[in-house]
Amino acid sequence: MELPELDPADERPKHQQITARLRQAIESGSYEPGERFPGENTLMTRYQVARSTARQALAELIDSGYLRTEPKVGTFVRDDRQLIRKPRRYRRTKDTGPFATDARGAGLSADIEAATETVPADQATADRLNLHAGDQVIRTRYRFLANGRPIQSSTSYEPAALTLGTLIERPEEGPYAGAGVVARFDSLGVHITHVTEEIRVRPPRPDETTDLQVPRGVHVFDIRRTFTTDSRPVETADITIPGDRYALVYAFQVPDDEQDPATD
Amino acid sequence: MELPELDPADERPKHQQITARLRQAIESGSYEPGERFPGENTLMTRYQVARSTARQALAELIDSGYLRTEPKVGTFVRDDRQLIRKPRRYRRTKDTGPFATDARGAGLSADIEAATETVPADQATADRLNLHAGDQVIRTRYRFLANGRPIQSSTSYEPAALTLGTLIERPEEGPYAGAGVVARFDSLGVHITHVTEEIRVRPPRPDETTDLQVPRGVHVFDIRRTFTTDSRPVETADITIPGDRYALVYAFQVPDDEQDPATD
DNA sequence: TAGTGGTCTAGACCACAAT
DNA sequence: TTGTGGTCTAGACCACTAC
Repeated sequence: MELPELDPADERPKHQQITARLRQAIESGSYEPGERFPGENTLMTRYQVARSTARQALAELIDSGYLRTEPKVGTFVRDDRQLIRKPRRYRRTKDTGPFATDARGAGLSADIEAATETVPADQATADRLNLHAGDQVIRTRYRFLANGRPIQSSTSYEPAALTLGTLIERPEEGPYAGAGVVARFDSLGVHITHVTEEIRVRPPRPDETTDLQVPRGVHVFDIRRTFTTDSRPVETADITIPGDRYALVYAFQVPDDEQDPATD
Repeated sequence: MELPELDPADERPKHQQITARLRQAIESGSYEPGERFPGENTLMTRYQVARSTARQALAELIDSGYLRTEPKVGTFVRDDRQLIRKPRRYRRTKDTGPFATDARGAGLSADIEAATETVPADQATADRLNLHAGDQVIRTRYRFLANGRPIQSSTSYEPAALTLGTLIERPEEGPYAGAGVVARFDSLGVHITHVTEEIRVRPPRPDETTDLQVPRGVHVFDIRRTFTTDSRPVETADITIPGDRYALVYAFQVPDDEQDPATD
C-alpha cells in the first residue's frame, strides 16, 4: 500500500491530513480487520513528520474506533466487532433471565457473578422506587460474562419491605436463582405489568474500564430500567454495557387506535 | 484550590496521576460546571511537568466528558448537559411526526430539512426492505433542528414500488408533509403494525461531527428503525443522535401470558 | 537484539481572544 | 500586549515482545 506524501498546499494540520489518508485506506479495505497497521516509526518516515505528529494521527483513529494498539507489539485494525443482538423484552416465563437466554442463543457460555446487600436507599434510588431516603433496599451488583469475558454489569434495587424474608430475598439464591425479575415477583403474587428503559451513552468510568475491559475509543450504554406493577415500582436497575459488544434491539407494536394514552 | 504535588513513589505515569487528581477535584465539586479550569501552563508549573504531559492529562479528561477547550480562550468544566428524555413510540395520528411533537412539547422550535431522491437500492438496504439490489427506493435525508441547533439526522428508505406516484411519494411534501410514517402509509391503505429499533453506539463520522456539531468526547446513537406491516417491511431508516443531548426512553407492557411469541 | 508503543522533556511558532 | 490552546520538532529512556 503506497501512500502519497503530504500536500504542502493543504491548509489542514499535518496530523489531520495523515488521519484522513489513513482512514480512507482503512475504509477502502486496504487493510483487513485485525491486520497489522503502519506504526509510529513507519508513519514518521513515510510522511516526514516528528514522532508526536504521527502519534497524534494514530490517536485520532484509535478514538474513532478504527485502530487499537497493543503495547510493545504494534498497531492493528480493530476487528469487526461481533455484536450480539440483544432483544430487550421481558417475559413471564420462569426458566432463565434474559441475559442467559441471549448468550446461550448465540452459542456462548454465560456466567453471572452477584453480590447482595441490604442498604438504606439514597435519595435518587428512593425517588425511583417511590420510597423515602433511608428506607431499606436490597442492592445486588452483577457482573455478566459471556465465554469468560465481562460483557455487562448492573446494580439492581428492590424495596426490602417487599422481598425481605421471602424466597426471592437474594435474587441469585433459592429456587428462583437465575430467573427473570418478572417471574421472581410473580412468585410473591406481585404482578409486574410495565417496564421502562432509559438509555444513555457516556464514556466509561475508570472502574468500568477495568471491570468491563472497555478499550479506548469505546463508550458504554447506561440503561436505567424500572419494573412496575399497576400501582408502584418494584425494581430498578442501572445496567452498563460496553458499546462494542452489544446492539440493543427493541421491537414493539404500533397501537391500533387513535387514542393518546398519555404515556408520559 | 490547592493541589498537592505529584507523589514520586506513585508508580503510575505522571499524566495518569494528574488526571486522577483533577478528576477527583471536579467530582468533589471544586469546580462549577462552565467554570474556567487550570490550563496547560498552570498545570506545567503546578506539577513541574513538560507541556505535553500536562496536555495529555487534560486530553484524557476531555475524552471522558469532564472538560472542553475553547481554542485561544481556555479550558472549562463541561456544562451539566441537560439531557432531553426522548420517548420512542409511534402513534397512528396524522398531525405531526414524533420529532416535532416532542420538541414542541419541550417548548422548543422544530425545523426539519429534507431532501428526497429516487435511487437503486444497495444490497444492505435491499435486505432490510425485502427487495433485490438495484430495485428503486425513495431515499430521503433529514436534518432535524431544535431551536436552530442540529440535533438529529436520518436517512430513510421506502420501496419506490409502494409510494411512487402517490401523494406521499416525497415524505416532506403534499398533504402528509410532517406527518409520521405510520399515518403516511395509512393514507395508502398500507397498515403498519410493528416497528423494530436496533441501537448501537459509535464515535461520530467526520461529516457527523460537523453536521451535528458533536464535541470531542461524545459518541452518537445509531438507530436502525424498520416499520413493517403484517407481511413486509415498508420503511427503514438510519437515525443518528448525539449522545450528550438525548436519553432514549422505551416504555412497554410485560405480556400477560406464558407464550413465547418468537419475535426474533 | 531489534523493534514496538508508552512516557517525558524542552524547546518553538502560530493565530487569535481578552484586556 | 499577554495568554491561550493547537501544532510541530528532535530528541530521550523504558519494558517488553517476537514483527
